[in-house]
Amino acid sequence: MLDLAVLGMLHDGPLHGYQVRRRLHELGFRRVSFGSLYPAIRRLEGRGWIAARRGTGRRKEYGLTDEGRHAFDELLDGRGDDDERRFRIRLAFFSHLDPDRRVAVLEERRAMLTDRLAEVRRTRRRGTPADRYTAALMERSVATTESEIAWLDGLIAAERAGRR
Amino acid sequence: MLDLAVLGMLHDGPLHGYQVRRRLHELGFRRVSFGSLYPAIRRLEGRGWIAARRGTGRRKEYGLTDEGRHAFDELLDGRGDDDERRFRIRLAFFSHLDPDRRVAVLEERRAMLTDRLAEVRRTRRRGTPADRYTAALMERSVATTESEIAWLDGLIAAERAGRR
DNA sequence: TAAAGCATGTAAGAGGTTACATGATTGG
DNA sequence: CCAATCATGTAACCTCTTACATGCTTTA
Repeated sequence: MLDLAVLGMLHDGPLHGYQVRRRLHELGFRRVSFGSLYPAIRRLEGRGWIAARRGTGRRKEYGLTDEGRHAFDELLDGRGDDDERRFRIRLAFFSHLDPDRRVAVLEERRAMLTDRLAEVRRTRRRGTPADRYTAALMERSVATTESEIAWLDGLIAAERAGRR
Repeated sequence: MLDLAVLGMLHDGPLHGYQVRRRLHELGFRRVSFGSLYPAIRRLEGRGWIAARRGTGRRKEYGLTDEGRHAFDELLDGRGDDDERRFRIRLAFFSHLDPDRRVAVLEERRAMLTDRLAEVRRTRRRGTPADRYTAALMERSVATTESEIAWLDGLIAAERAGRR
């Protein structure tokens, strides 16, 4: 969902649509197209979470309303969001989240990944013979998951160290 | 898209829907739900790519039609599919693809990743100050991309070695 | 002056998500 | 016998994709 991403982008000051997209791209969310961005902006505006005023030229600058700020906090804090995309968006705006919740979110994610690892290993032991390519796929899946866990451990440690 | 995944699963013999989902899960496509799978099956059936016959009990066994086999080949071969999900699905059925095309697909993917890397690095040099978390995100993005490139190099080498 | 990038938008359609609904079979 | 898992499906909703449409501004 773009909602959190757009709200987050506007959190530190108004931007126009094109700028929002550029920043998202720079942050690594490359697949955000205008065909999804502008309708998303319209949506958020409809809910009263953002408000437009005229910018220079044909630009429209959007800023967060108080309701939008509230919605942002809720979305950022929301529990049990699994998928990678969502997690990355949340992490991008982590500085706006309460430090205790940061650790909790990271640990939730970590737990999810260890569960996944355990499941993949169980599946492998049960032994689908698997051709060369599916084997490569599964090995890579294990490797990337392990690597993400290690990365999370680093972030969690930094978080704990920073909090002292 | 589930289409390729489902066709691929049926390529080596008929299965019923529930089995298709289980195998996809085992392969690491965990997010395939019945709410997307069954409509996908219906879709493929509507196009005449798969056909059902009664299996034991309430099961319906689906098999590829000749048209389905043809569609599968086309989808598997299809060029310029970028995203990770699609690529992983294709790789899962790589053994059904012509060896020359396999190398080509891997190299396309590799080129895409090196482009992405170059772009991320250009962006970083242009220097958005970036807070701690966005920095972590971008570093991780670079690291995973590099790691995928290395992995692809391994696959490409194996492919070339195998072809001799 | 032509191309590239800036800037905003709409429309159609595909596809996915979640929740709901049902019922059989198997194992502890 | 009860819970879990097998098994298939529908409906409402939401969101994204792709393609189209327009026109300004900067730069080579």
